Amino acid sequence: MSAIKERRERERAQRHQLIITAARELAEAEGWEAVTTRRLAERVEYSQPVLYSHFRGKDAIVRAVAIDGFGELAAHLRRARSAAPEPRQALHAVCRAYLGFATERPALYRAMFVMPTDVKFAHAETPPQLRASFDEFVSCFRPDNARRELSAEVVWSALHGIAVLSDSGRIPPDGQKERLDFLVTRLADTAS
Amino acid sequence: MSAIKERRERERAQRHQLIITAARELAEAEGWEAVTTRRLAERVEYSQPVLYSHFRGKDAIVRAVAIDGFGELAAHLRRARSAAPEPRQALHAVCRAYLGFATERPALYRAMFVMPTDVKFAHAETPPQLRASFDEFVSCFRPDNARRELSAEVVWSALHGIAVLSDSGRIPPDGQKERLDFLVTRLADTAS
DNA sequence: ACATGAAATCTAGCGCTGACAGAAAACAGG
DNA sequence: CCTGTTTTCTGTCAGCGCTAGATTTCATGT
Repeated sequence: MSAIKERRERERAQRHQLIITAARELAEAEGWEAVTTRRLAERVEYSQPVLYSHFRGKDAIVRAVAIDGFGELAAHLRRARSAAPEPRQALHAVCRAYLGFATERPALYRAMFVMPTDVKFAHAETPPQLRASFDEFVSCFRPDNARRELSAEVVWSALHGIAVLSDSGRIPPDGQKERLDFLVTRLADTAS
Repeated sequence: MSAIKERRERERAQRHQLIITAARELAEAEGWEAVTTRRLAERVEYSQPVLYSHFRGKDAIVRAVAIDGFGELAAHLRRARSAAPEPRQALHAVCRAYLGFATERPALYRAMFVMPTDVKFAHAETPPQLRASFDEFVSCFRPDNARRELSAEVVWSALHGIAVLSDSGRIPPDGQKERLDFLVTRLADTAS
Protein backbone atom coordinates (compact mmCIF):
# COMPACT_ATOMS: atom_id res chain seq x y z
CA MET A 1 0.00 0.00 0.00
CA SER A 2 2.88 2.31 0.70
CA ALA A 3 4.51 0.99 -2.45
CA ILE A 4 1.42 1.83 -4.44
CA LYS A 5 1.36 5.34 -3.11
CA GLU A 6 5.00 5.72 -3.98
CA ARG A 7 4.44 4.56 -7.53
CA ARG A 8 1.58 7.00 -7.87
CA GLU A 9 3.65 9.86 -6.63
CA ARG A 10 6.43 8.88 -8.98
CA GLU A 11 4.05 8.80 -11.94
CA ARG A 12 2.60 12.09 -10.84
CA ALA A 13 6.02 13.70 -10.70
CA GLN A 14 6.77 12.39 -14.17
CA ARG A 15 3.58 13.86 -15.50
CA HIS A 16 4.42 17.13 -13.78
CA GLN A 17 7.68 17.33 -15.66
CA LEU A 18 5.99 16.17 -18.84
CA ILE A 19 3.66 19.16 -18.70
CA ILE A 20 6.56 21.55 -18.21
CA THR A 21 8.50 20.03 -21.08
CA ALA A 22 5.50 20.01 -23.37
CA ALA A 23 4.76 23.65 -22.62
CA ARG A 24 8.30 24.59 -23.37
CA GLU A 25 8.47 22.62 -26.60
CA LEU A 26 5.21 24.04 -27.78
CA ALA A 27 6.37 27.56 -26.96
CA GLU A 28 9.68 27.06 -28.69
CA ALA A 29 8.00 25.61 -31.75
CA GLU A 30 5.11 28.05 -32.14
CA GLY A 31 5.54 30.81 -29.58
CA TRP A 32 3.79 31.34 -26.28
CA GLU A 33 0.62 32.53 -28.02
CA ALA A 34 0.16 28.94 -29.17
CA VAL A 35 0.47 27.56 -25.65
CA THR A 36 -3.14 27.26 -24.56
CA THR A 37 -4.33 24.98 -21.81
CA ARG A 38 -6.28 22.95 -24.35
CA ARG A 39 -3.43 22.40 -26.74
CA LEU A 40 -1.12 21.62 -23.86
CA ALA A 41 -3.55 19.10 -22.42
CA GLU A 42 -3.93 17.44 -25.80
CA ARG A 43 -0.19 17.23 -26.13
CA VAL A 44 0.31 15.46 -22.83
CA GLU A 45 -2.70 13.28 -23.63
CA TYR A 46 -4.75 14.23 -20.63
CA SER A 47 -7.80 16.37 -20.22
CA GLN A 48 -7.51 20.05 -19.52
CA PRO A 49 -8.39 20.05 -15.80
CA VAL A 50 -5.48 17.73 -15.05
CA LEU A 51 -3.19 20.70 -15.58
CA TYR A 52 -4.90 22.44 -12.69
CA SER A 53 -4.20 19.55 -10.37
CA HIS A 54 -0.50 20.19 -10.96
CA PHE A 55 -0.37 23.96 -11.29
CA ARG A 56 -2.41 26.78 -9.90
CA GLY A 57 -2.92 28.12 -13.41
CA LYS A 58 -1.24 28.81 -16.69
CA ASP A 59 1.07 31.39 -15.10
CA ALA A 60 2.45 28.75 -12.79
CA ILE A 61 3.33 26.55 -15.76
CA VAL A 62 5.20 29.39 -17.43
CA ARG A 63 6.99 30.01 -14.19
CA ALA A 64 8.03 26.37 -13.92
CA VAL A 65 9.44 26.53 -17.44
CA ALA A 66 11.33 29.69 -16.50
CA ILE A 67 12.88 28.07 -13.44
CA ASP A 68 14.09 25.17 -15.54
CA GLY A 69 15.59 27.79 -17.82
CA PHE A 70 17.45 29.50 -14.99
CA GLY A 71 19.29 26.28 -14.30
CA GLU A 72 20.27 25.87 -17.91
CA LEU A 73 21.38 29.45 -18.21
CA ALA A 74 23.59 29.14 -15.13
CA ALA A 75 25.23 26.04 -16.55
CA HIS A 76 25.63 27.67 -19.94
CA LEU A 77 27.32 30.74 -18.48
CA ARG A 78 29.49 28.72 -16.19
CA ARG A 79 30.73 26.64 -19.08
CA ALA A 80 31.58 29.77 -21.03
CA ARG A 81 33.43 31.37 -18.16
CA SER A 82 35.40 28.23 -17.34
CA ALA A 83 36.54 27.96 -20.92
CA ALA A 84 38.02 31.46 -20.86
CA PRO A 85 41.69 31.60 -19.92
CA GLU A 86 41.72 35.00 -18.23
CA PRO A 87 39.28 37.41 -16.57
CA ARG A 88 39.02 39.92 -19.35
CA GLN A 89 38.08 37.24 -21.83
CA ALA A 90 35.78 35.72 -19.23
CA LEU A 91 33.43 38.68 -19.28
CA HIS A 92 33.39 38.63 -23.04
CA ALA A 93 32.72 34.92 -23.15
CA VAL A 94 29.94 35.07 -20.58
CA CYS A 95 28.24 37.96 -22.35
CA ARG A 96 28.45 36.22 -25.69
CA ALA A 97 27.07 33.06 -24.13
CA TYR A 98 24.21 35.03 -22.60
CA LEU A 99 23.23 36.58 -25.91
CA GLY A 100 23.55 33.21 -27.60
CA PHE A 101 21.23 31.67 -25.05
CA ALA A 102 18.64 34.39 -25.59
CA THR A 103 18.86 34.12 -29.36
CA GLU A 104 18.73 30.37 -29.60
CA ARG A 105 15.88 29.86 -27.13
CA PRO A 106 13.78 32.99 -27.51
CA ALA A 107 10.63 31.47 -26.06
CA LEU A 108 12.40 30.12 -23.01
CA TYR A 109 14.13 33.43 -22.57
CA ARG A 110 10.83 35.27 -22.71
CA ALA A 111 9.39 33.08 -19.98
CA MET A 112 12.42 33.82 -17.83
CA PHE A 113 12.84 37.54 -18.32
CA VAL A 114 9.97 39.11 -20.18
CA MET A 115 6.67 37.54 -19.25
CA PRO A 116 5.01 38.71 -16.04
CA THR A 117 6.37 36.79 -13.09
CA ASP A 118 6.20 36.60 -9.36
CA VAL A 119 9.65 35.07 -9.11
CA LYS A 120 11.73 37.10 -6.68
CA PHE A 121 14.92 38.56 -8.09
CA ALA A 122 17.74 39.79 -5.85
CA HIS A 123 15.90 38.57 -2.79
CA ALA A 124 16.17 35.91 -0.13
CA GLU A 125 13.65 33.68 -1.95
CA THR A 126 15.41 33.99 -5.28
CA PRO A 127 15.75 30.56 -6.92
CA PRO A 128 19.37 29.44 -6.48
CA GLN A 129 19.81 28.79 -10.20
CA LEU A 130 18.96 32.40 -10.89
CA ARG A 131 21.31 33.62 -8.22
CA ALA A 132 23.99 31.39 -9.74
CA SER A 133 23.47 32.94 -13.17
CA PHE A 134 23.92 36.39 -11.73
CA ASP A 135 27.03 35.29 -9.87
CA GLU A 136 28.60 34.21 -13.13
CA PHE A 137 28.55 37.85 -14.14
CA VAL A 138 29.79 39.03 -10.77
CA SER A 139 32.70 36.62 -10.99
CA CYS A 140 33.86 38.31 -14.16
CA PHE A 141 34.90 41.32 -12.11
CA ARG A 142 37.82 41.54 -9.75
CA PRO A 143 37.05 40.70 -6.12
CA ASP A 144 38.61 43.98 -5.02
CA ASN A 145 36.21 45.91 -7.22
CA ALA A 146 33.83 47.45 -4.73
CA ARG A 147 31.21 47.84 -7.40
CA ARG A 148 31.30 44.43 -9.01
CA GLU A 149 27.68 43.74 -8.12
CA LEU A 150 26.67 47.01 -9.68
CA SER A 151 28.79 46.23 -12.72
CA ALA A 152 27.17 42.84 -13.07
CA GLU A 153 23.72 44.36 -12.79
CA VAL A 154 24.41 46.91 -15.48
CA VAL A 155 26.05 44.41 -17.81
CA TRP A 156 23.11 42.08 -17.40
CA SER A 157 20.62 44.85 -17.99
CA ALA A 158 22.42 46.00 -21.11
CA LEU A 159 22.58 42.48 -22.50
CA HIS A 160 18.92 42.03 -21.74
CA GLY A 161 18.11 45.23 -23.60
CA ILE A 162 20.09 44.11 -26.61
CA ALA A 163 18.48 40.67 -26.50
CA VAL A 164 14.88 41.79 -26.34
CA LEU A 165 15.18 44.71 -28.75
CA SER A 166 16.82 42.43 -31.23
CA ASP A 167 14.28 39.64 -30.71
CA SER A 168 11.34 41.96 -31.28
CA GLY A 169 12.93 43.43 -34.40
CA ARG A 170 13.59 46.83 -32.83
CA ILE A 171 17.30 46.76 -33.53
CA PRO A 172 18.77 45.09 -36.61
CA PRO A 173 20.02 41.54 -36.07
CA ASP A 174 23.35 42.21 -37.69
CA GLY A 175 25.73 44.30 -35.67
CA GLN A 176 25.24 42.19 -32.56
CA LYS A 177 28.93 41.45 -32.47
CA GLU A 178 29.86 45.13 -32.63
CA ARG A 179 27.41 45.97 -29.87
CA LEU A 180 28.75 43.16 -27.73
CA ASP A 181 32.37 44.14 -28.25
CA PHE A 182 31.65 47.77 -27.55
CA LEU A 183 29.73 47.00 -24.40
CA VAL A 184 32.32 44.64 -22.99
CA THR A 185 35.17 47.00 -23.76
CA ARG A 186 33.48 49.81 -21.91
CA LEU A 187 32.09 47.92 -18.95
CA ALA A 188 34.91 45.55 -18.16
CA ASP A 189 37.14 46.18 -15.17
CA THR A 190 39.45 49.04 -15.78
CA ALA A 191 43.02 47.79 -15.82
CA SER A 192 44.16 47.51 -12.23
CA MET B 1 -22.92 68.87 -49.24
CA SER B 2 -19.20 69.16 -49.35
CA ALA B 3 -19.43 70.97 -46.03
CA ILE B 4 -21.34 68.08 -44.56
CA LYS B 5 -18.74 65.62 -45.69
CA GLU B 6 -16.05 67.78 -44.18
CA ARG B 7 -17.83 67.96 -40.85
CA ARG B 8 -18.22 64.20 -40.89
CA GLU B 9 -14.59 63.65 -41.59
CA ARG B 10 -13.68 66.08 -38.84
CA GLU B 11 -15.89 64.25 -36.37
CA ARG B 12 -14.47 60.97 -37.53
CA ALA B 13 -10.92 62.17 -36.97
CA GLN B 14 -11.87 63.34 -33.50
CA ARG B 15 -13.33 59.98 -32.67
CA HIS B 16 -10.20 58.33 -34.03
CA GLN B 17 -8.08 60.27 -31.60
CA LEU B 18 -10.59 59.70 -28.84
CA ILE B 19 -10.13 55.97 -29.21
CA ILE B 20 -6.36 56.27 -29.05
CA THR B 21 -6.53 58.48 -25.99
CA ALA B 22 -9.05 56.25 -24.26
CA ALA B 23 -6.92 53.18 -24.93
CA ARG B 24 -3.90 54.89 -23.51
CA GLU B 25 -5.69 56.16 -20.42
CA LEU B 26 -7.20 52.78 -19.75
CA ALA B 27 -3.81 51.12 -20.15
CA GLU B 28 -2.12 53.63 -17.89
CA ALA B 29 -4.82 53.27 -15.27
CA GLU B 30 -5.23 49.50 -15.24
CA GLY B 31 -2.59 48.00 -17.52
CA TRP B 32 -2.90 46.67 -21.05
CA GLU B 33 -4.59 43.49 -19.83
CA ALA B 34 -7.58 45.66 -18.99
CA VAL B 35 -7.75 47.15 -22.47
CA THR B 36 -10.30 44.95 -24.19
CA THR B 37 -12.24 46.00 -27.23
CA ARG B 38 -15.43 45.87 -25.20
CA ARG B 39 -14.22 48.05 -22.38
CA LEU B 40 -12.66 50.44 -24.82
CA ALA B 41 -15.86 50.70 -26.82
CA GLU B 42 -17.85 51.34 -23.68
CA ARG B 43 -15.44 54.05 -22.69
CA VAL B 44 -15.75 55.94 -25.96
CA GLU B 45 -19.52 55.38 -25.83
CA TYR B 46 -19.79 53.52 -29.11
CA SER B 47 -20.38 49.90 -29.91
CA GLN B 48 -17.52 47.53 -30.34
CA PRO B 49 -17.51 47.25 -34.17
CA VAL B 50 -16.94 51.00 -34.49
CA LEU B 51 -13.37 50.39 -33.38
CA TYR B 52 -12.88 48.22 -36.42
CA SER B 53 -14.01 50.97 -38.76
CA HIS B 54 -11.06 53.00 -37.48
CA PHE B 55 -8.43 50.33 -36.91
CA ARG B 56 -7.69 47.00 -38.47
CA GLY B 57 -7.70 45.43 -35.02
CA LYS B 58 -6.57 45.81 -31.46
CA ASP B 59 -2.91 45.66 -32.47
CA ALA B 60 -3.36 48.70 -34.66
CA ILE B 61 -4.77 50.64 -31.73
CA VAL B 62 -1.78 49.76 -29.59
CA ARG B 63 0.45 50.79 -32.43
CA ALA B 64 -1.27 54.16 -32.73
CA VAL B 65 -0.75 54.73 -29.01
CA ALA B 66 2.90 53.83 -29.43
CA ILE B 67 3.41 56.29 -32.25
CA ASP B 68 1.89 59.07 -30.17
CA GLY B 69 4.36 58.04 -27.52
CA PHE B 70 7.32 58.29 -29.87
CA GLY B 71 6.52 61.93 -30.44
CA GLU B 72 6.31 62.64 -26.74
CA LEU B 73 9.52 60.81 -26.03
CA ALA B 74 11.39 62.77 -28.70
CA ALA B 75 10.16 66.04 -27.23
CA HIS B 76 11.00 64.89 -23.72
CA LEU B 77 14.55 63.93 -24.65
CA ARG B 78 15.09 67.07 -26.68
CA ARG B 79 14.04 69.22 -23.75
CA ALA B 80 16.46 67.39 -21.49
CA ARG B 81 19.35 67.71 -23.90
CA SER B 82 18.72 71.39 -24.55
CA ALA B 83 18.74 72.13 -20.86
CA ALA B 84 22.19 70.61 -20.44
CA PRO B 85 25.03 73.11 -20.73
CA GLU B 86 27.66 70.82 -22.18
CA PRO B 87 27.91 67.50 -24.08
CA ARG B 88 28.98 65.31 -21.22
CA GLN B 89 26.06 66.42 -19.12
CA ALA B 90 23.83 66.11 -22.15
CA LEU B 91 24.18 62.34 -22.32
CA HIS B 92 23.50 62.09 -18.63
CA ALA B 93 20.46 64.31 -18.88
CA VAL B 94 19.03 62.47 -21.87
CA CYS B 95 19.52 59.09 -20.23
CA ARG B 96 17.92 60.25 -17.03
CA ALA B 97 15.02 61.68 -19.01
CA TYR B 98 14.62 58.40 -20.87
CA LEU B 99 14.44 56.37 -17.68
CA GLY B 100 12.07 58.90 -16.20
CA PHE B 101 9.80 58.60 -19.20
CA ALA B 102 9.76 54.82 -18.94
CA THR B 103 9.10 54.89 -15.21
CA GLU B 104 6.37 57.48 -15.23
CA ARG B 105 4.43 56.06 -18.19
CA PRO B 106 5.05 52.32 -17.96
CA ALA B 107 2.04 51.34 -20.05
CA LEU B 108 2.86 53.77 -22.82
CA TYR B 109 6.45 52.60 -22.73
CA ARG B 110 5.36 48.99 -23.06
CA ALA B 111 3.30 49.79 -26.13
CA MET B 112 6.30 51.49 -27.68
CA PHE B 113 9.08 49.08 -26.86
CA VAL B 114 7.83 45.82 -25.45
CA MET B 115 4.58 44.73 -27.03
CA PRO B 116 4.76 42.97 -30.39
CA THR B 117 4.88 45.50 -33.17
CA ASP B 118 5.27 45.80 -36.88
CA VAL B 119 6.69 49.31 -36.63
CA LYS B 120 9.96 49.43 -38.52
CA PHE B 121 12.98 50.46 -36.50
CA ALA B 122 16.19 51.69 -38.12
CA HIS B 123 14.58 51.53 -41.52
CA ALA B 124 13.38 53.83 -44.28
CA GLU B 125 9.77 53.57 -43.06
CA THR B 126 10.64 54.32 -39.46
CA PRO B 127 8.25 56.90 -38.02
CA PRO B 128 10.10 60.24 -37.90
CA GLN B 129 9.32 60.75 -34.22
CA LEU B 130 11.09 57.52 -33.45
CA ARG B 131 14.03 58.44 -35.59
CA ALA B 132 14.13 61.79 -33.79
CA SER B 133 14.25 60.08 -30.41
CA PHE B 134 17.19 57.99 -31.52
CA ASP B 135 18.94 61.05 -32.89
CA GLU B 136 18.77 62.69 -29.49
CA PHE B 137 21.05 59.96 -28.26
CA VAL B 138 23.32 60.19 -31.28
CA SER B 139 23.67 63.93 -30.72
CA CYS B 140 25.12 63.28 -27.29
CA PHE B 141 28.28 61.96 -28.93
CA ARG B 142 30.89 63.96 -30.75
CA PRO B 143 30.39 64.29 -34.49
CA ASP B 144 33.93 63.07 -35.07
CA ASN B 145 33.18 59.89 -33.21
CA ALA B 146 33.00 57.30 -35.96
CA ARG B 147 30.94 55.02 -33.75
CA ARG B 148 28.40 57.45 -32.39
CA GLU B 149 25.52 55.52 -33.93
CA LEU B 150 26.79 52.34 -32.34
CA SER B 151 27.23 54.16 -29.04
CA ALA B 152 23.69 55.47 -29.21
CA GLU B 153 22.35 52.02 -29.98
CA VAL B 154 24.13 50.46 -27.04
CA VAL B 155 23.17 53.23 -24.65
CA TRP B 156 19.56 52.93 -25.71
CA SER B 157 19.62 49.15 -25.36
CA ALA B 158 21.15 49.35 -21.92
CA LEU B 159 18.60 51.90 -20.76
CA HIS B 160 15.85 49.76 -22.16
CA GLY B 161 17.17 46.77 -20.27
CA ILE B 162 17.27 48.72 -17.04
CA ALA B 163 13.79 50.10 -17.66
CA VAL B 164 12.04 46.82 -18.35
CA LEU B 165 13.85 44.75 -15.74
CA SER B 166 13.01 47.37 -13.18
CA ASP B 167 9.39 47.66 -14.32
CA SER B 168 8.82 43.92 -14.10
CA GLY B 169 10.40 43.73 -10.66
CA ARG B 170 13.48 41.88 -11.85
CA ILE B 171 15.93 44.40 -10.52
CA PRO B 172 15.30 46.42 -7.35
CA PRO B 173 13.84 49.89 -7.93
CA ASP B 174 16.38 51.58 -5.73
CA GLY B 175 19.83 51.83 -7.16
CA GLN B 176 18.57 53.24 -10.44
CA LYS B 177 20.68 56.34 -9.95
CA GLU B 178 23.84 54.29 -9.37
CA ARG B 179 23.16 52.20 -12.45
CA LEU B 180 22.54 55.29 -14.51
CA ASP B 181 25.68 57.05 -13.31
CA PHE B 182 27.77 53.97 -13.88
CA LEU B 183 26.42 53.44 -17.36
CA VAL B 184 26.87 57.01 -18.47
CA THR B 185 30.37 57.23 -17.06
CA ARG B 186 31.42 54.16 -18.98
CA LEU B 187 29.66 54.79 -22.25
CA ALA B 188 30.17 58.50 -22.70
CA ASP B 189 32.68 59.79 -25.23
CA THR B 190 36.17 59.23 -24.01
CA ALA B 191 37.85 62.59 -23.40
CA SER B 192 38.98 63.89 -26.76
C1' DA C 1 -43.41 67.00 -47.04
C1' DC C 2 -42.27 62.56 -48.09
C1' DA C 3 -40.00 58.52 -50.29
C1' DT C 4 -35.36 56.69 -51.57
C1' DG C 5 -30.94 54.97 -51.26
C1' DA C 6 -26.58 55.15 -49.17
C1' DA C 7 -23.87 55.52 -45.14
C1' DA C 8 -23.15 54.80 -40.33
C1' DT C 9 -24.05 52.09 -36.44
C1' DC C 10 -25.69 48.34 -33.66
C1' DT C 11 -27.25 43.56 -32.31
C1' DA C 12 -26.11 39.05 -32.26
C1' DG C 13 -23.06 35.54 -32.85
C1' DC C 14 -18.58 32.66 -33.96
C1' DG C 15 -14.70 30.27 -32.35
C1' DC C 16 -11.51 30.94 -29.18
C1' DT C 17 -9.44 31.53 -24.17
C1' DG C 18 -8.45 30.23 -18.86
C1' DA C 19 -10.74 28.13 -15.30
C1' DC C 20 -13.90 25.15 -12.59
C1' DA C 21 -18.06 22.18 -10.71
C1' DG C 22 -19.86 18.03 -10.60
C1' DA C 23 -20.39 13.47 -12.96
C1' DA C 24 -17.97 9.35 -14.03
C1' DA C 25 -14.42 6.01 -13.88
C1' DA C 26 -10.51 3.63 -11.81
C1' DC C 27 -8.88 1.14 -8.26
C1' DA C 28 -7.04 -0.45 -3.37
C1' DG C 29 -8.79 -2.84 0.65
C1' DG C 30 -12.29 -5.71 3.23
C1' DC D 1 -17.69 -9.00 -5.27
C1' DC D 2 -18.61 -4.79 -2.85
C1' DT D 3 -17.22 -0.23 -0.81
C1' DG D 4 -15.14 4.18 -0.42
C1' DT D 5 -11.64 7.03 -1.90
C1' DT D 6 -8.91 9.01 -5.33
C1' DT D 7 -8.30 10.31 -9.97
C1' DT D 8 -9.89 11.84 -14.26
C1' DC D 9 -13.16 13.60 -17.57
C1' DT D 10 -17.38 15.97 -19.50
C1' DG D 11 -19.70 20.02 -19.73
C1' DT D 12 -20.03 24.73 -18.76
C1' DC D 13 -18.98 29.65 -17.55
C1' DA D 14 -17.67 34.36 -18.48
C1' DG D 15 -14.85 36.94 -21.33
C1' DC D 16 -11.80 37.56 -25.43
C1' DG D 17 -11.02 39.53 -30.61
C1' DC D 18 -13.56 39.91 -34.44
C1' DT D 19 -17.40 40.06 -38.08
C1' DA D 20 -21.92 39.28 -40.82
C1' DG D 21 -26.09 41.01 -41.34
C1' DA D 22 -30.02 43.69 -39.52
C1' DT D 23 -31.22 48.29 -38.25
C1' DT D 24 -31.14 53.01 -37.83
C1' DT D 25 -29.74 57.66 -39.40
C1' DC D 26 -29.86 61.05 -42.61
C1' DA D 27 -28.81 63.85 -47.02
C1' DT D 28 -31.00 63.92 -51.24
C1' DG D 29 -34.64 64.20 -55.36
C1' DT D 30 -39.37 64.75 -56.33
